[in-house]
Amino acid sequence: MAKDNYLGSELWRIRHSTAHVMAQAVRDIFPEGAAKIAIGPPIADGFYYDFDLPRPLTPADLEEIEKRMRKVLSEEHEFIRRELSADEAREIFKDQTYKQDLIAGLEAGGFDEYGEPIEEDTVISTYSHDDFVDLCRGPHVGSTKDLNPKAIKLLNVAGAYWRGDERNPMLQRIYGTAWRTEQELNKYLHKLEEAKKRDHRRLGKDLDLYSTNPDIGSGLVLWHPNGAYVRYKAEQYCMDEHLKNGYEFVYTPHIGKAQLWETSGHLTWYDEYMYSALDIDGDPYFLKPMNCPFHIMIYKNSLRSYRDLPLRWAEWGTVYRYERSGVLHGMLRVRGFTQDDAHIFCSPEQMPDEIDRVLNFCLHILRGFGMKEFHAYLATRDPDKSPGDSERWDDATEALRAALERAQLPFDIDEGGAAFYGPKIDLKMIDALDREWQLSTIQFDFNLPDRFDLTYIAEDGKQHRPYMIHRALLGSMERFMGVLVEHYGGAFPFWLAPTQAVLIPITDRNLPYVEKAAEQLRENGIRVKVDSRTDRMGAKIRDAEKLKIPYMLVVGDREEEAGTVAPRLRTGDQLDPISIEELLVRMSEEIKNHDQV
RNA sequence: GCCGACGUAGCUCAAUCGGUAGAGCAGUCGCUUUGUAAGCGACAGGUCACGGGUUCGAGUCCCGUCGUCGGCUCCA
Repeated sequence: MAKDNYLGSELWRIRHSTAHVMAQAVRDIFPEGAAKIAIGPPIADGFYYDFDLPRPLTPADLEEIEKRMRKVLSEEHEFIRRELSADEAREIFKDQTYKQDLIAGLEAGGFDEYGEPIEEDTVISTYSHDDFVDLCRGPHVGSTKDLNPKAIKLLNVAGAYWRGDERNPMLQRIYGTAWRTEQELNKYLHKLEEAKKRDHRRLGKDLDLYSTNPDIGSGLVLWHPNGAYVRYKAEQYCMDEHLKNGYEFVYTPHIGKAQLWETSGHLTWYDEYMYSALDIDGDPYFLKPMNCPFHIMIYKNSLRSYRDLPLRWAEWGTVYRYERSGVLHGMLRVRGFTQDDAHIFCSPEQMPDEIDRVLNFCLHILRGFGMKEFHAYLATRDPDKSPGDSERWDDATEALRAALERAQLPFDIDEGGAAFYGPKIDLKMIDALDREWQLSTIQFDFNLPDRFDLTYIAEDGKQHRPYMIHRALLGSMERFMGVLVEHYGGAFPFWLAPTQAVLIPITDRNLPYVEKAAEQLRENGIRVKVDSRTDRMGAKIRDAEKLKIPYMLVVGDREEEAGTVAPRLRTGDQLDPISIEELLVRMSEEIKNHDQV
């Protein structure tokens, strides 16, 4: 559902009202005044409400809360709106410290009843039902009769800081969902179950793609042969495309002296993500959190002419960043990862063309993986976290905006989300649970060329300052792999599949023929396995289906006599028996076209 | 990092009140020679995450560490 249509819609109001009923129930299971209520908005697919409570909530509490909610919903209570003065509101919520805070924001203006900044004028209002009153702008359903007791469910309890700020108290947040009908609720719960099956952490185990190990450390990924194969094919494709697109490759070390990171500004602006120094002969060295300073040093290695520009240097560069333990997530957020990084050095005049070129190249690469749906952001400056004069920031931001518009790519503004050295365009993909993960990034940089005093000799024979673009298209191989697994639900297209075909002999006497067929496929570059176990064919098919292998090639006496194999696709479709030669033609077409099935 | 939950065989899970750690799948071996999603049987597989404590006795209770999960930013 489009966001604009959701706000204030029937489902939105159902969830908003259900949140109020939940807050009422939570209040009632604690002694008078012990439960402090904070905020409880509707969200996509449900709602939450934050509470400050004298003790942690248990699963039994959730059941009790749900029970009390159903009781309220079995009665009829109107939702009644009332507008009131700040003083009246303060009196009604006199024991509710968080509401007092919100009332102050409403009274001063510029904040809504959730403490979020808004532009429109605020009117202080409450909604009440039964004996429960909440500071609220609405809208709500008419009465509790409009809420279906069979279509609500509380999902989980989580911690959340008051106003999202970690300096504030930690509240307890209850997430719930609410729908019109029991069927809708069940459909949604079923969708959550299905999403779990697509989770890359689940599939990473099932398909033996990767693991992590506590003895190695959190957020450090071990790529198993299957995962490594997919990565290899993905990298091979991307690298070839890079060469075609005018890039050159470089390789650089994993560590560099402190002075380098001082010059680059990383130790000033990025140190919270950097690991502590290594001591080498008394000099401090740091693991690289980014590749840029190294590429810059290659640039500085010679005198550069305008005739050399643009220089497009790419490196599959492995970086290490300290991420807080609680944010690590499978392959999607890790501490060591390999970016498909590149830096483009160009003249100011070349900049707009280069941005266009990168953006188009990026879309081309992503399409090669069947990715067409993503969310584009233009990330702007956070003045507290970035040096440089604001005029150049504005110019650079406008240059990126113009490129997005030329590419006719819809985008949102990510206010203050820029890198410390310049604004950027980010493309984010959606995971199995509808969470967004940033893959591609195209970053404008006028900062590092200054810091490192980069120059080129222009036509006028004088030294000029080049511009720099940082960009990663897949983002990192780790995160890309995670998103890719979820994108395909583990069923990689033929060109990427770690095992492309499994040969299934029906009886042992078919084994020599099968081995020969396998050899022929292998010689033609197909990744094939032979299932020579003494199990029945049905069992072998079942196992191959679980591994999502694109082709199962069944061989019995009939095929052997005819000199064919009987292909079964993982979709369950069976093809007519076909010779290896014909099969190879079909397969090479699929590889060439990156067929997505 | 913070709040909460969790950690038992390669995987998915069980073990009542604190009383000898169990199953299915996977694996190995044997039998079966099989026609499109699980043949039959046997065997093997464990420092109950790790460290400490309480107890006659700890997978179970307590403390710490490590790790994982949900959330904390987005999800309007």
